[in-house]
Order: sequence, then structure tokens, then C-alpha cells
Amino acid sequence: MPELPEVEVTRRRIAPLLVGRRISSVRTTRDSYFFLTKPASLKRNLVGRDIVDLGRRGKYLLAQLDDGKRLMMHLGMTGQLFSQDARSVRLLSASRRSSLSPAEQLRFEADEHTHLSLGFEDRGPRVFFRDVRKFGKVRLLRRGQSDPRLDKLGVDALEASGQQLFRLTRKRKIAIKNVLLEQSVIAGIGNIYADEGLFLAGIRPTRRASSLTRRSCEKLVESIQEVLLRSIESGGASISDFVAPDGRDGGYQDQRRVYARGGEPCPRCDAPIRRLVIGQRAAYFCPRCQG
DNA sequence: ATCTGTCCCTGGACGC
DNA sequence: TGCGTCCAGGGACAGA
Repeated sequence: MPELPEVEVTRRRIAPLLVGRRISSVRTTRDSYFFLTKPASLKRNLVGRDIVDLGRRGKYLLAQLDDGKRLMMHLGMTGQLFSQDARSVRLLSASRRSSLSPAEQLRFEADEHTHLSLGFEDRGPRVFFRDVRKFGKVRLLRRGQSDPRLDKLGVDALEASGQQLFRLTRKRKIAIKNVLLEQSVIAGIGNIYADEGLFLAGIRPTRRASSLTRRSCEKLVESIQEVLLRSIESGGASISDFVAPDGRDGGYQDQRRVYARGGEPCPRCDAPIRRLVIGQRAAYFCPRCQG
């Protein structure tokens, strides 16, 4: 479940394998809704281009090309962007692993989930974009062209202020947790960091958004940023599929306080962590600490 | 403008 | 061992 920290860790570690290299070959799976730009068009437009920069907005990655075009990528739920040299069991399903020898498991071969594969003129390692559930997206933007998905994004979570959150929640009657998940309000927060941030701020996820005071909004944004930064430092959260571009697991899954810890004792007060479904999504919180 | 429900997808966990 | 069922969830979209 790549959220801002996982996308940022991906950006930092894949950038050295993209920026400054010239694309010489593009392989894809067959067309599907994963491709906002058709595979044939991707190939046509990418081959021969240099990548000059790799940026991030919310959970989107944007690779800047030397001709002014941009490659927009979203990792969805299970997207993995990584080097051909990466080694990780997370790059192979359990059933696939079971039919391979230990030596074979160490060599990743592009499989049916590897929707985009870039080769480079320098003949160094290829870069793969793999996504089992295909909730990810890739699109080529022409020079100066934007995408409605980017246009709708709110302020990046690392740059948000409590003041902004306060203003944007005044008319919102739904649970604060659901507002945090809206990328049009603050971009980059997903289920894990919404729960973790709310825990750190001592705010119950079901709390009606408009009932938060200015002070609570400030505390909440500070808490979310603290959690996001700590996760980036630890390499992101490898709870199910996330793996860094070099094949390393993140470390934040072990630091998490409440997310996916239903029934376990609260790290602050020992009360059992509760699990609720809010807006069709699981939410974890401490019923005692989060008043 | 805001909110709710549904859908896309696949692998893994779990129960029988 | 194998099969069926449920769950995970980011985001687009339709309809209230």
C-alpha cells in the first residue's frame, strides 16, 4: 500500500537509475486500464529520450523527459518500481516461488504483472514497474499538458499546515479519517498514516471533521508529518507488497502503533486497539487515548 | 457541494 | 490437499 513515504522512498532510490539515462527499449504487457497511455504510444514516445528529473506530487511520480514530456506513474495498491538488480521475495508470488529453485528465486524475470520495463542505452540494469492488482497507472503527458488527477490534488502532506486543514474541514460532516484520505484535501495520506497520525494526535478517527478546533487541526497535521518523516527515514512500510527499488524492505511496519493491530494492547495505555470500518475502510485506534 | 456505494484486480488467509 | 469465500484498499465514477 504505497502512500507518501513509500512513494518518496521509491523516488529517492530509483532516481539514480532513471535520471541521466537514455531509454533504448520499452517492453509492456498488453493494453489494459493500467495504461492511460497506450503501450504503443509509450514505446514511440519514450525510446531515445533522456530522463532529466524525477519528482513526486502526493502519491504520483513524475519523470521529466528531455523533450518536455512527462511520464506520470501511480503505484496504486501493489505497484513496485525497482531495479533489475533488486532481490526480494516480495517480487514473486508464493506459488511462483514454490516452483523455483533458491537460485532461480534470486533472479527476477519480468512476469505477467510487470507492465512496464525500461532498458537503457548504457546497457545497465533495466527498471521494472510491476503491479499485481493493476490499480496503478502510467500516462505520458505532452509538453505543458496536465492530468485531471494531478489538478485535483490538494497540498502535499509534507507541506500542509494545520490552518489549511482547519479551513478545508469547516463544512465537512464526515469522519476526519475519511477527509484525511481524500487526496483533494491533503495529498499523500493513505490508510496507514491516517490511522497512525490520528493516534499520535489523540483524535478519534470517527470524529466529525467540522468539529475539530484550529488547535486540533494543527496538532493533527504535525502528528501526520512526524509519522510520515519517520517512515521515510525507516524506508517506508513493507506490510504486504512494498519493496524499495533496491529490493530492501522498509522498517516502518515494525514501528506502527495501531494500524492492523486490532486486539493488541495500545503502546501508550495497554487498552486493546479497536478496529472499526469507517467509510468502507478499516480503521484502527485506541478507544482510551483517542478521546 | 457533499456524501455514499460500487467497481476495478489478484493473492493470501481461513474454514471446511 | 483442495476448494470456496472473504478481505486488503487507492481512486474513479454514478447517483442521491
